Amino acid sequence: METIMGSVQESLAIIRRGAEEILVESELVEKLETGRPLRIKAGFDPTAPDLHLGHTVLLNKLKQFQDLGHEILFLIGDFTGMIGDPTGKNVTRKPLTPEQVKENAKSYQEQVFKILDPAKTKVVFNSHWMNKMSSADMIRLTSKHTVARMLERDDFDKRYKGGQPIAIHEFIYPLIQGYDSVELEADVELGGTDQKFNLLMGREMQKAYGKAQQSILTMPILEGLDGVQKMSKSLGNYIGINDSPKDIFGKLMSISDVLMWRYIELLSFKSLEQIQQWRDDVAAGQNPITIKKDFAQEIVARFHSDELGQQARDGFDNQFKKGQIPDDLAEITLTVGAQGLAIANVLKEAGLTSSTSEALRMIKQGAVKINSEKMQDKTLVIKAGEQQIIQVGKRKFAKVSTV
RNA sequence: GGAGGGGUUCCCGAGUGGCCAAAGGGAUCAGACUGUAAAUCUGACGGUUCAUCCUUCGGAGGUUCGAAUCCUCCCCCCUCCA
Repeated sequence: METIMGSVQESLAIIRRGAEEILVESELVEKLETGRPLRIKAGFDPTAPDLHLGHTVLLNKLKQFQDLGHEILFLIGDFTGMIGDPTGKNVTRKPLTPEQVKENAKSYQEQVFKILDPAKTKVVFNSHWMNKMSSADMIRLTSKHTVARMLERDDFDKRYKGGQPIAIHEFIYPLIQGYDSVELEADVELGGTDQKFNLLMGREMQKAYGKAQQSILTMPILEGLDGVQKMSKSLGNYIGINDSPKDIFGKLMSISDVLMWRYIELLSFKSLEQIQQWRDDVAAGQNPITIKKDFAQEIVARFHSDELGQQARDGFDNQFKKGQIPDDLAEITLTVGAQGLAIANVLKEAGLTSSTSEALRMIKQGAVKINSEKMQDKTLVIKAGEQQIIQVGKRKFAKVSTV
């Protein structure tokens, strides 16, 4: 059994960093003071197989609890995943098939141990107890809560008032999530701020079932690359922890200066003093891009290696500062036959544009370069036996050989 | 069950028989400017054999020389009443 490190106050300082809210903090202190390893629950809806930086905000907090000697209960909501939680959405989410859930859950496990220590993490599935629950027990569960209270939840409230549909089964989701805490006898549950209602449900359910109530800790929701909506795979505004070093670095460089501070606040492991120093530097007139690069390098290094972090940074400078062609470009061979192939079709076949229409637009707009030379002749035909580097826009490159 | 409103291109949203691949806004993409930032300006924004032809306005039929627009049936959503 791991021993609890440091004093309660030291623990609390670590726990508080970046946290949005702790309910009820005095209760958490009492639990910490017992000196026993606490049971820390965090639930994951297995909808997206790729973990992204948004998930890591919470995972990092779990890791901190873990390092403090507590036990992590990594709950994969495989049962609830088939129901579909509407949190944060204004429409009903489609239920996943059992196959999808299984596949996604497996992927979660593979990736989550990039951050968490597998030896100190207990992975649990709520289907274990939910599949055994009888219909009568389920109805008993639903009796613990009222429709009026359920409609207090922000997104239900909005949808109800906004005339949008709420399926009845959506009410079941928070109930089950709350019941999971009963089964797990969780001391603390972590979640995003958008989960607050569901987290509180855990407290209520534990009380209703005569168990000790969990404390809850909410972490802010990380905005996606657009800086507006939450980071999610389905919105395509995410940075995956399995993304290539180049992608992670590039995506982080493309975020706005305002968003950069948000990312640093929630993702950087740098000391609070260091982060304040950065803020002071920018206030004093320093170009934020330097800090952005430092930060991007830190993140790449975290999910790949220090070396790859440095490489990503150098590659970025070469490509965008010095205007060089990146050295890792895709090599594509196209069969064009004796007739050759019109440039628009070449661009499409090489995957540089999604259609020939788009290719023609890009050519017209001067976005296409062949061997670094701007090319605006849409009638150009690429013949067999040629090899050239074709570029569309600033970021898409391919070395295309024709046969 | 009854009454009413509604389903349009990624999103919002105009469009009530031809001038509609369909206004406007957002998002997005590209060009200029820059720091792959923001702001701004310009342009593009269904597919294609690209001055052509094809497919699209919840679905299926029908009327018409011609339909997103009219008719019939069906599906879905919302509101109010019960």
